[in-house]
Amino acid sequence: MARTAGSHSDITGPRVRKAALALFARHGFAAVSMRQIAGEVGVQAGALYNYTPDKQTLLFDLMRGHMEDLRAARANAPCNGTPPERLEAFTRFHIRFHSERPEEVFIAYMELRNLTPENFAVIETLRRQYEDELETILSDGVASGDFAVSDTKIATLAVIAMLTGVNTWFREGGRLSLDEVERIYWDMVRKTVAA
Amino acid sequence: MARTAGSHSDITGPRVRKAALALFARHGFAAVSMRQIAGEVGVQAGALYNYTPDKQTLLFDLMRGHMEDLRAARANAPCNGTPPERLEAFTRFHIRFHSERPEEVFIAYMELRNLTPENFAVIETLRRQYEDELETILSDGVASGDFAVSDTKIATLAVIAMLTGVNTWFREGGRLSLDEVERIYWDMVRKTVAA
DNA sequence: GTCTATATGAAGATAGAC
DNA sequence: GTCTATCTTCATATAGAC
Repeated sequence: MARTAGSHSDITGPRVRKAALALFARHGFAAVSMRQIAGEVGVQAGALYNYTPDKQTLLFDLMRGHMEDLRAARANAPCNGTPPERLEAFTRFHIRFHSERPEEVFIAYMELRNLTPENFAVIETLRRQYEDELETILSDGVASGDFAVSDTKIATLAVIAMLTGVNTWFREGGRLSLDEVERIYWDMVRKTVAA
Repeated sequence: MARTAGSHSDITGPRVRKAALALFARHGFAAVSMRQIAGEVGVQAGALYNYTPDKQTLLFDLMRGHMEDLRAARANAPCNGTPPERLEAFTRFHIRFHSERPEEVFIAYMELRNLTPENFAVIETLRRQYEDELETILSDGVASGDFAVSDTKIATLAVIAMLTGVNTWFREGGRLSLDEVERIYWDMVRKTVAA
């Protein structure tokens, strides 16, 4: 049955964020209007401002939430094995986490330039922290003699670029299962940094 | 000395495209107005329509020009050696060509969703043709026993993602020269597909 | 919390003078 | 070819009624 006015705040907020996520991912932040988001949610544009102070904050909250989810997920899956074991865990984690959130990942990469400088700095710090986790693995592996890379920073960026590229083509229910994709990429990553 | 009205069509056209290229790369197609482009060129907004029928065509022409430059450059640098030789040539070509055109590359990746469906289809075809060149090299190398990859299509996308990632950090005059970058990436690509 | 209505500004594109 | 001026539409954001 219909609810009275004033009783929807707990569900409208998440719906606003979900609609914004989908629309930003499909059309781009700058190309999406608050009216479009409102239309998707089923309210008038003015009502959105009960849930976000402005459009910029809506974008920033989506991106920050994604980056914090990433860090939280990594923290919940620690791996203390050898460098090759840690690299395999990182590779599989990256592919799985990112393939499960294509819209968030797309926005996190494409909309950086639409953040204010202050908001950009926050996201950039979180992104850098994640990269540093991989670079540490590679450095440790070079020190232990398991890996051979001429430049750990570049190898870090190269591996992340390769892995994130999965999102440009992977679709659930397609030719390959996620398990197969993980195995194929782990095979390539392993060889890329092999001693 | 000042030229009379009517004598600038040969230089204003390229300047419009150059200004649009820089602004689209920096702020994104949807976030840039025709007035901004006109301001950069030093004319009024209405004058732009002597050089493009509309904003969409301006974007499309920039992207198509870039993709056709890519194909032309590849056609001018044929390599008929062994698969490893051809892969090294492709790797070095890709890094060099893309690093020389950071704005065009950025737009070609970021603004695909702002193309009309018809224009998108044209760009996508050109992009696919370039990818197919790499896939052919990898397939030939697998057939000859030089390479070992479990899936040539995925290996193609993985290598291109890795190589295009160079543009996210490489800056001329930085820590590494382009020659060093080419060498480091060729080393990683070589190992990625090694038998 | 959501609505209608609106303030204020800027967008893409065109018309006609020069 | 470029200008000024404008048409028409749409944008973000706010105010106040319910």
